[in-house]
Parts: sequence; structure tokens; C-alpha cells
Amino acid sequence: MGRPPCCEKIEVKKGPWTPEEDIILVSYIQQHGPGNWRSVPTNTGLLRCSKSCRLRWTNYLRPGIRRGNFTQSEEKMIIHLQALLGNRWAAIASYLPQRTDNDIKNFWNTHLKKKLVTMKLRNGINEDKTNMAATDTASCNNNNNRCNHNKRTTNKGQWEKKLQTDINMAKQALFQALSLDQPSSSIPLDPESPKPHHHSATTTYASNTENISKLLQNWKSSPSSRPNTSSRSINKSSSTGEEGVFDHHSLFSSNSESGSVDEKLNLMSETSMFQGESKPTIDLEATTDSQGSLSLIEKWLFDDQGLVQCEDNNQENIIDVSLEGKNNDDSSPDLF
DNA sequence: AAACGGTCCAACCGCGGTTTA
DNA sequence: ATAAACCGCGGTTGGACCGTT
Repeated sequence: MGRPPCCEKIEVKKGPWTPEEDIILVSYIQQHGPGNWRSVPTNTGLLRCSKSCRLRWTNYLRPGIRRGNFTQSEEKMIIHLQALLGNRWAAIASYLPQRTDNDIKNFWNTHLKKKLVTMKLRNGINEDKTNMAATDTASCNNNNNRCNHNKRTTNKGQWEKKLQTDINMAKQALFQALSLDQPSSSIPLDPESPKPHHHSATTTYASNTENISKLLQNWKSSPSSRPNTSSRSINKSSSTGEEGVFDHHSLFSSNSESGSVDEKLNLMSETSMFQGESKPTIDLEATTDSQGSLSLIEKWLFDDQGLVQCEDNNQENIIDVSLEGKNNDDSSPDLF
């Protein structure tokens, strides 16, 4: 019974990929398109398991990936999406098509989590000075029933209002981040742009994408490079939605000199947000129609923009929402 | 200059859902 | 119907790099 193994489970290589392996993998995918990963090791002779090949492709070799240097708007977006979706990195990544779920996850774990905690602490201290009780109640309200340290009875209407306000603020801020119309949202697409991160200077191969991206420069001109649309990985919404990525790559290819960054980004936004392939893999997805219309989450995020106006872009407020959402997400953000 | 600790991230691991023989 | 492989996801880790002492 069951499937036969795709290949003999001979010794599989682990650890960092070499340039040679990358080239083999890239050229194979150039010919056959991504997907059908089980056949990759056998057909290429790579001593890697299919999983490793897929990971290498989706997290590193795939065209259109931007690495490091998260912009303010991206940061905001991640914060809000994390608050809304929890640690569903793949779903979050689908809204940031240039970023991999792994990258976002790492960024969250190494930067944003700490940042939010410190800001929350700072915020908490300030609030304590002014109105400790109010803070307590508010944070408790957002945590809904999970607040067990405070037995004070809270007015249900009050916390519902607060919750609704917070949700709407998050929606508003997310919309702003997604619309990318803020001056600060201009993303330095130029790979030569300043990269304060120390790893930019690293000599380790794994951090050097230039050599691989050169290999991929002519990617979009190769008709055979189109992914197999009959593959189930295409039909099924995927965090790494390969098909969408190629479009993004064409937008950001080194040949694409025309058009402003913002134009490109808006295009990116449109293609990623409204292509069926790039929808987040959330449960309610099954409830969306098949016409390519907005998923419920997107409707939820973007509808009723006028309902609650975010008074300003006060980051403290935003972070407040996020952190409180974070407190909830251990038990999954069951907003849906 | 060396030791140490912190940071970062690529890659691995394990799990759950899906597919297929 | 069943079992095993496949696939994708989130959590975790190992090692390289960096800053401080």
C-alpha cells in the first residue's frame, strides 16, 4: 500500500548550499519550473532531499526576493499582520511578496518582538505614571477573556468598543502601509543602497545573492521557465506562490528600468493582493468565491475604511494593538 | 589580540494536511 | 479504505559575524 519512495533514501547532504548546487538547482528549475520537488534530487543528481531543495528555492534562489533592510512600512505591515493573523508567517508573507516567510519570521523574532516589548514597557511605564488603572483595563479588554489577573468587572460595551477601535486602527494602519503612499515607504530597491546590516559584508556564500541573481537575469525571457500551472502547488494557495513571484520578478528585474519605485510597488501590491495564488492560506479562504474576488480577510481588512479614522500614525498606538494581539495569538488569533 | 557574549539568518526538524498508489 | 510519500508551515538551532571588554 501507499506510494513507493521516489528515490532511494541514500545519504543526503545537509548544511549550507554551495554555488555549484545552487546553479544546478536554478538551471533545473529554469527548465522545468518549480514544483514536483520529489523529482528534483533524482533528476539533478543533487544529494539533497526534496524538502531542502524546495526550501533553498523558496527562501533564497527564487527571483524577486528582497533581503534585509526592512522598510518602515514593511515593518508596520508585519506588525499589524502579525497582530491580526498571529504567527502565520506564510500568510503574512503573501502580503509582502518580496519577502519570504522565513525572512519575516526571522525579522520578527530578532527585531520586532524585542522592539515591541521595549516600546510596550516604555509605554506601560508612562501609562503607569498617568493612569495605571486605565492601562490595565484596556490591555485586559483586548485580551478578552484571557485576562485573569484582573478580576475587576469591565463593562462589556466598553471593551468591545475599545477592541473594535483597535481593530479598526490596525486595519487603517495596515491599509496605509499597503497603499505605500507615505514618503517613508519608498523602498530602496537598489541593491547598492546602504545596508547597515553587518551581514551585508559577509563573505559567506549563503549571504551573497548577486551571483545567483545574475543567473536569473534572463529568467523571464525563457518561456520554459514558466511554472507548471497544472501543478497542485499552483492551484493551491501557497505562501511562496511561485507563479505570482515570477510576475513580481519581472517587475523588479534588472532590466526593468522604467517606472518609479512607487509605481512598481503599487503594481506589486495589486498583483500580490488580488491574485488568487497569493491569498493567505487561512481557513476562511475556502469561503471565497472562485472569481478572484477579495477574500474575506481582505474584505475585512479593506472594507469600512471610513468607519474609524486613525487620528494619526501614532506608532505607540499601533504597537499597543499589535502587542495585545500578540498576547492572544498563543491560542491562535481566532478572529475568523 | 584574545575571549566572551550577543545578534543574525540559513537551514533543519517535526508536525499536520493532502495526495496518490 | 488504507498507508505511505509528498508538501507546506512554524519552531528551533548551529555557526558565522560583530561589538565590547
